[in-house]
Amino acid sequence: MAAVTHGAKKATLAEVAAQAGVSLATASKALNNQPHVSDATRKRVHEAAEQLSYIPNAQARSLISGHTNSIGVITSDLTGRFCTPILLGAEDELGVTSNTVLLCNARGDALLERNHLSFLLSRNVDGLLIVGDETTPRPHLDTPDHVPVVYAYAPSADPNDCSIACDNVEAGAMAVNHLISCGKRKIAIIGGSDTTAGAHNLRLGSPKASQDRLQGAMRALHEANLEPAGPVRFSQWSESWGRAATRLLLDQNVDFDAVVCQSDEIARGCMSVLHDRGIDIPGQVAVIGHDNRSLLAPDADPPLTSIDNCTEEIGHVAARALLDAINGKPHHGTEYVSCRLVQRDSTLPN
Amino acid sequence: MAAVTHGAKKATLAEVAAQAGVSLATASKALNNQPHVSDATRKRVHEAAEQLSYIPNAQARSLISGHTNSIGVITSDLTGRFCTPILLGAEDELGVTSNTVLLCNARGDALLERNHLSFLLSRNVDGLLIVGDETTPRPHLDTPDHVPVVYAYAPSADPNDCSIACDNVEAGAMAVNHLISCGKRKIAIIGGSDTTAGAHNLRLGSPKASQDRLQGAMRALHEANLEPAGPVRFSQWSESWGRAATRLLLDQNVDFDAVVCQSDEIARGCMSVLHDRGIDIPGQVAVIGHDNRSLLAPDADPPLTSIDNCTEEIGHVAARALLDAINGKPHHGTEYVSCRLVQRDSTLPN
DNA sequence: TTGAAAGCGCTAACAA
DNA sequence: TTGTTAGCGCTTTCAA
Repeated sequence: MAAVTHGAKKATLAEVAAQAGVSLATASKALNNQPHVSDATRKRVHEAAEQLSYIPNAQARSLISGHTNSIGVITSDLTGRFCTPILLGAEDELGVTSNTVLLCNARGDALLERNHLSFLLSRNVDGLLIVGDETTPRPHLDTPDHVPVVYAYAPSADPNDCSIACDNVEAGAMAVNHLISCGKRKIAIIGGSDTTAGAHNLRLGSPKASQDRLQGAMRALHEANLEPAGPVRFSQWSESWGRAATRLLLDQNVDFDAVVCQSDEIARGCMSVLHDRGIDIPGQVAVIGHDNRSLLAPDADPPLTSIDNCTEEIGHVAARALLDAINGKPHHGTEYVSCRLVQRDSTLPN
Repeated sequence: MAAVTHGAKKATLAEVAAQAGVSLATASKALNNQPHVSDATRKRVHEAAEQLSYIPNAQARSLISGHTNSIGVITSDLTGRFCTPILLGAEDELGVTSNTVLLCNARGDALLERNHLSFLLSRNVDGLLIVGDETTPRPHLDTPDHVPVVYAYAPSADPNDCSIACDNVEAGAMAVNHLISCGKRKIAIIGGSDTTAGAHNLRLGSPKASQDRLQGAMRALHEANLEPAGPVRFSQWSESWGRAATRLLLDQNVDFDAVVCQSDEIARGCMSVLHDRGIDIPGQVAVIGHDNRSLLAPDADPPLTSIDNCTEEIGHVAARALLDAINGKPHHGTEYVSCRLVQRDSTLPN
């Protein structure tokens, strides 16, 4: 509250004690609001601390307590696309218990990852959050038993680990069900990446996500006794693929009144081609995307309905799971966080 | 290298020393590769450490050394748009000296910012990186003299502080000069936000950026004895504003053969309207954007030329400046990092 | 209610 | 070359 003028160097507890005319032990108790200190003394110590802009030394404290009130985050997400919201959610959750976050970027390099790990362990983090950038399970990370680990977004391949992931199968089903509820029956699907090799880079994204979303979409279609309109094609997550795939549908005279695009990029490409051909959205063809990317969906023309994977919520849940584990109640297995439909004008009911 | 099986709990140096049959001091020297230790002993100690999966305790070390090899980052960037690349660049730079990054999100709240500050100070960070989310100068942060601070992206209002920012004036000039070099002479400008009140939120962005980019653009135009085609209007950084502004230009019969859009969002909106009206890009009208956002520029139709503000480079430079300050060579004042033209098909020369 | 002393894990003088 | 000792800043018995 008070406008603290920061002095030249840090004051120690010993200096505060001296200034207040008490012993080290008493000063410690007074500042930590422990009992068995007279009100007068407590007041004097607090004043002395204020005067000297005393800041307790966290290193010394955790040397004694054995914990650091901090967690380590290792991410392989260069773009920050998943990492940022997850971190935001995690910080939200951890903030309550005064936790800090130590960030390390492994850039997808396993060796670098191990280096970062040692680094964080030497700093005695109370827990570890491993944030991946795709939904394909990643290898288990070998860590000491006494530090809990939670995997976020990219789950661990080891079912005994605790992982928090998004539910792309549900997302796929949700997209289709929404279109059906809008009165559409002839639903085309434009897939994302389908590279089965490991050669998927950032722009291509994860084939697992496209398969999961497809699976959910097919399930929902079948439950409604429907089949997708036209063939489902995969290539990339990009706008240009969205344009190309839409042209294919149109030029091959596929009869469709809605399109599920497996990403917002694809959806934008799709919309621009429909626009070119004078097809009304959503009247003639409704379009729905995935990921609800703020740069692409809300301000499209018309605004694009999209399925939000709730990455921030993943951060919340993961942080809560980590806190639980730190407090002796570890979770096991993969927990899926539900996605959310964000309806906009590209899928208005007929 | 070796496949370490992490044991139940952490081994201490004392245990390593015992296992190797040497004293604490010798074990310390051996592991820290200090001289005055026989090769045989050194070997034995290293083996013992390996066996026990010994991980040195950073707290204990920094209690002695006085520094932590870690820097604190306070950001107000919720989206991670600037924060992520800056962090990436900074980590690149710091990695060499084995630095960690402690991340705190202040969400633009001054009180929260002070809390985070105390937190980081109690952790004895060696330096502080303050990452803002707009180019408008931010208030100086009152910190102890002994911990160096560098402001990134949003510079400090105090000229004595060290700030690393992007050069939006240069960016504006660069856009115009590029269009001129493409043979365009009738250049329209669509501005971003111009809210003079403090009411600019995330989507609106900073009016300072739009003014700076305008200033640079006007300078470049004047140097070529040109005036902007039509009026320069400001409203938002959004696609819909790009569409609206372009329609205005067209409907008011402004004669233009190029458009500088102060953001890629605006540029995309502009392009879609030009497209609708059957105007060829770049043949009839060239379009250039700002920010080079990977989601918007490279895969547009045609791919959008844009000015990249090089945020990752800002992170590099900021980290270097911080390292310098930590090593006793503080920088002062605001250093501007140059932006970069990324040419794509939306501005091919005639 | 207060204070003296031990010790968290480690490094760095200094002594042997 | 090796070991002993003091102490980094703090908390925590335990005794006064």
